[in-house]
Amino acid sequence: MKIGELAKRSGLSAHTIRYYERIGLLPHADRDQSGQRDYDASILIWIEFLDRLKTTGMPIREMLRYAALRERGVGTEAERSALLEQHRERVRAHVVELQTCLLVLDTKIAGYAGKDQRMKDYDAPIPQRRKPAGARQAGAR
Amino acid sequence: MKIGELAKRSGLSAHTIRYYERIGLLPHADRDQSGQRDYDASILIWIEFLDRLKTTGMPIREMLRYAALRERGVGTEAERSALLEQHRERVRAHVVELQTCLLVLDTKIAGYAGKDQRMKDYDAPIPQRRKPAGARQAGAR
DNA sequence: TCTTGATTTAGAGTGCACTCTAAGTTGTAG
DNA sequence: CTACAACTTAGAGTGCACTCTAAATCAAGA
Repeated sequence: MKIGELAKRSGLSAHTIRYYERIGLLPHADRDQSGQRDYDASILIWIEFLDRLKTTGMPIREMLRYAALRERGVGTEAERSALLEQHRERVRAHVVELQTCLLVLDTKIAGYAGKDQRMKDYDAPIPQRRKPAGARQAGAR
Repeated sequence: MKIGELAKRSGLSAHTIRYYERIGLLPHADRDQSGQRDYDASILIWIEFLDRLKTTGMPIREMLRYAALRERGVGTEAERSALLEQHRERVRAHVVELQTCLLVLDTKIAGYAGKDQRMKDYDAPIPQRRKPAGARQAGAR
């Protein structure tokens, strides 16, 4: 498989694939007689895993740590496992945080939904300066 | 409250607060006689909300859209609500994605845990080329 | 009053993760 | 054989969200 094909299949751009190889996230690809990269389909599994790490917010330098351990192979399992476990905890914590934020969003949106004219500006309810009816300029600030 | 105090209370740096004001995420702060920013505690609520948006991955340009609607005040509720609802869906989808990734991580970590010497390199199990016992170089690739 | 720390501005610099460009080589359909 | 698309490299450029610098002014305690 050449780089264009791998790009299509992996969802990464060819540029990004070369970049990942350059920095060490992807192993140096074998080249054919003319110097073009020739990939084995098995690389897709690794790319997919990298994608999971990326999706969950792992910075590239940490993926590099993992990738380096993986390249070293046998004897690095404990360290790789520890790295993933640490990451898992961070992701779990982040999910919890997101769920809290979702509740806040729900509340906020519900506030807008209860808008049968009762509320003017839910974000910044101004201290009602008692004045007849000509309340223009809700003074959001 | 001066900017340093607000920085402490909000968790943003004074630099960031000024930056947010410059780009319009925070309203132009009132100044005291000597030109220094003087904040009302109510700004903390807005900053906290911005923080939620940031945590949930909203890009600044979209926060700016929301902030601008908020400044316009009355009459922009529907648009603000729509914006938040759209964002909420994205966040929900992202949480689902993260949970899928967590399952993958769990599996991966479980693989490392079942390491009573049975497995050498779980990442890249090499096609076992039958050879007596001297299996060095797990050839992760 | 002196000094130290906080604040002001405009604008430059940083780190991350790509993303693209240029100039050249290779592969393939017509 | 001729196009033309896909590939190669080194290196420059981009977008985002800050983060810091310089030089000046301001505030508050010894």
